[in-house]
Amino acid sequence: MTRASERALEAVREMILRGDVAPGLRLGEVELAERLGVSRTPVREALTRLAAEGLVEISPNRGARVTSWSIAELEGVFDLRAALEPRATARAVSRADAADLAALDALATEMLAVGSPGPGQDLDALVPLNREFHGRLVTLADHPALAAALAGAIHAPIVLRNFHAYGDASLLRSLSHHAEIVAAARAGDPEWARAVMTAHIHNARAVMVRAAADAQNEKETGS
Amino acid sequence: MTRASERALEAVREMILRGDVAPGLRLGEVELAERLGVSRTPVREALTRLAAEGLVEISPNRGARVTSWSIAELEGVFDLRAALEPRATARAVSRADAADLAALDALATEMLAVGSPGPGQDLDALVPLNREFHGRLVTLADHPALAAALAGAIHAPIVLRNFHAYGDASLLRSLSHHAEIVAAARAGDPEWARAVMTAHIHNARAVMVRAAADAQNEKETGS
DNA sequence: CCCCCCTACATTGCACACAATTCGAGGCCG
DNA sequence: CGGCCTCGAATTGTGTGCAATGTAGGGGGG
Repeated sequence: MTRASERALEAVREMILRGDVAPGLRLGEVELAERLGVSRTPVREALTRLAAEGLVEISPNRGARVTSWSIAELEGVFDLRAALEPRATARAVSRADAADLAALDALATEMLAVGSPGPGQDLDALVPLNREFHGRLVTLADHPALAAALAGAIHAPIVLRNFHAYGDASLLRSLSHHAEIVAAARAGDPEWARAVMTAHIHNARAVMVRAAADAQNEKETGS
Repeated sequence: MTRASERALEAVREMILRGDVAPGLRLGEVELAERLGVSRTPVREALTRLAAEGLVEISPNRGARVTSWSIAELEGVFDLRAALEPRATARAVSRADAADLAALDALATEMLAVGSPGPGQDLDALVPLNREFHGRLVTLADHPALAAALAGAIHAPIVLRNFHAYGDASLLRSLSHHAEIVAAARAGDPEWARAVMTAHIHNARAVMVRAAADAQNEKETGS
């Protein structure tokens, strides 16, 4: 049986990323422990690590809450991704071997298949594929500090779910970008890949900031 | 009494940053617990958080070790700082008010006082001042994602101690940079500050990479 | 003689029990 | 009737014991 703290970490992270628990909500230690069938100890460790990742915030003696993001902070995340991910992508492209290219190609192709509008479109299936694609690029860049910086900043929450926020046009752009990055990698052209990734992040930024603003307006109007 | 886990965190972090424990060395839970007068529980939490910061590495069932850095990884850290800190500095400069300027000025001035060659030079006193200076700039930038990225990547270990690695010339350059950044801030000129910070990081990079290479050569020769 | 396995020890991982702190509710006083 | 205080329940922080895992040393087999 795999480590209980690992399972707890994955389970809670998945809960947050899938949106099962809303931002700002309390995460009680006993509740999580019972739900996962472990004691509070591994749950506490998982929460500590998630706090370091930025997915939750812990106040002393007051427990853990899912992190919530202002629009300004969300824009900051994309600023940072725009600064770092193209750099990582360029490095990754110049280091990828045939097996890496095949794996990236498979991911991009599958994302196009399940993400294209029409019957069979499954926006939720895109989430893990997208994570895998970007994760592989970062790993391929072989730059631990950069990987740590991205991990420390992206905080995937709103960012990595919510493909539902994309309209058809921007979603297709996004999926095409992945394929184009693979093409650039095959061509061994880091600058091409860098440019596409830059566009990719800016496209995502436009979608996400718009979605966040809409959500906020809706909430203010509703109340 | 302040939280035991906080004390443990600070104590262990300080131990590592001050170089009291060499990189690669094991950090036994019981040993630390006895040394700090607490039980293993807060020590474990401290180690978990330090692992998230990157100061230690934890292998399952095999304990925690102080992270050690290859020269390539060290260069990666400075690449990242060169990409992010100038950006943060520019933002900070355009947001600083009179009180911030005074505080930065005081820090820069004091660093010049205690760091200048001659009697009274105290390289170790520079360490906390330097941390404070850079930390204030990052805070002033008011950009949580960027702050998280830097925190996640810098991992201060070798970087933040070791002012001893600087020669007189590069040390004076470094101290002057701080003062010049304050001047740029007073002038309300973000681009000026950005440029100086860029130079500042590159200067530090040259010193640190050189020092790391020397240390490695020395070790290889000696063995 | 070298390699593999097997046993004993040390250390970490987890669960549980207790102490300390926080937040809310009810009552008391002004 | 409103505000403050006190008491209580719930939750987090810490200590300790036990089980599981990794490691080192010695003995047996090839």
